[in-house]
Amino acid sequence: MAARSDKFEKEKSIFSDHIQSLGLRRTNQRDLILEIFLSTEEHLTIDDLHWLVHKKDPSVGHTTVYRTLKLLTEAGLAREVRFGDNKTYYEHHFEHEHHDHMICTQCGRVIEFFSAEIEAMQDKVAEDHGFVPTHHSLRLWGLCSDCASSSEKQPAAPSGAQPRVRVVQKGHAA
Amino acid sequence: MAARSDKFEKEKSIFSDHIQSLGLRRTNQRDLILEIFLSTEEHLTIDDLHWLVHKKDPSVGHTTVYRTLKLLTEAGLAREVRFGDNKTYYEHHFEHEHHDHMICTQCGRVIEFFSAEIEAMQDKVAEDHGFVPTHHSLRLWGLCSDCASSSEKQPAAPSGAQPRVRVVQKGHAA
DNA sequence: TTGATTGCAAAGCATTTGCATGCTA
DNA sequence: TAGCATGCAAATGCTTTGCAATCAA
Repeated sequence: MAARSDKFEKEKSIFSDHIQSLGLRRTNQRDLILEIFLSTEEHLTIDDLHWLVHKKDPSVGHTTVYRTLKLLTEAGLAREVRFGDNKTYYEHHFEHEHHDHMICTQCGRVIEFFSAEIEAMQDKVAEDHGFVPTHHSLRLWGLCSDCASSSEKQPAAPSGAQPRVRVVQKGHAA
Repeated sequence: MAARSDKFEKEKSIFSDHIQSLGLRRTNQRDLILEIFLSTEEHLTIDDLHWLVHKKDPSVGHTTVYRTLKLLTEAGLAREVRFGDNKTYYEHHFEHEHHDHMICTQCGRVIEFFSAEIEAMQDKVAEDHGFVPTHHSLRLWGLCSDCASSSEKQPAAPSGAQPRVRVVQKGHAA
């Protein structure tokens, strides 16, 4: 717990520094949003986060959550990701290893993964084209192990579960 | 030229078949949109395509272009891709090898590439997680060779050129 | 003739912006 | 006190939908 608190404090001070270096101001709303963002481990949408913040302080508006998440992203504490359902998700970025995502199109589960080999290959391919990469995004869609094994038994998708991410299959877009 | 025409005919008949198999109907609008889509080689947005179609027949509406592109995608002739500027692009899909994209964040150039090694590693990583992939998306952002070499000489980006894709840097999202 | 197709206008969504009021520093 | 921050409402931008008129089969 101590380690976790330490990290929280570190992230909070990074946010403070970022705010101050831009000549901006600390506010209760920003502190609350950061606090709640840090206390989750999910991939959250603006709506998810607004809902959580709203429970603690109903006066906080949607707009402030949008604006604060932008600040957190700038400060390097959050990262925006998209899984193909036209929603922007936010995940922790500070001291999180870079990773990519597998998205289950049946149950919506998101699996983070990292492959040094793939990263190295990407750099090589880029270099072959004289391309200087700054960042990238790799996403795999398909069935997670649970959904893959259950669909072996019952080909028709169970209609009960509400997937977190419902990817409407349109080409390979996202 | 003959080869190209052959391919056109093949694609047109695939579209016809798709239309008919769904009990739908061929129309002048659909034929025109397909014709124009096939005669381009760019990554086109709906607006680009609507513009081109509109020049030939000003009566064709935006909505029909949207609906027809969906049909083309279903039929396997088009593929939707996103490069990070919140626009949906369409590219040819029929008899085009699967490929991924590098996007120059300065001039907007999009470079298609394919790496069998990366594909194989993706499958391996997925398998390691018991994940059964159906499709994927890999995008690299950065500077193309031209922009990389010119920015060596002049660090400040030349303000003249209008990039096709202006990626607003927000985390690694798209 | 039947029912799919079209284009317009309106509706949806997620996100951003204008602006008067409220608050940090 | 100055001017950044907030929250609401309104505006955006892209995409979809409702619907009456039109057209393919």
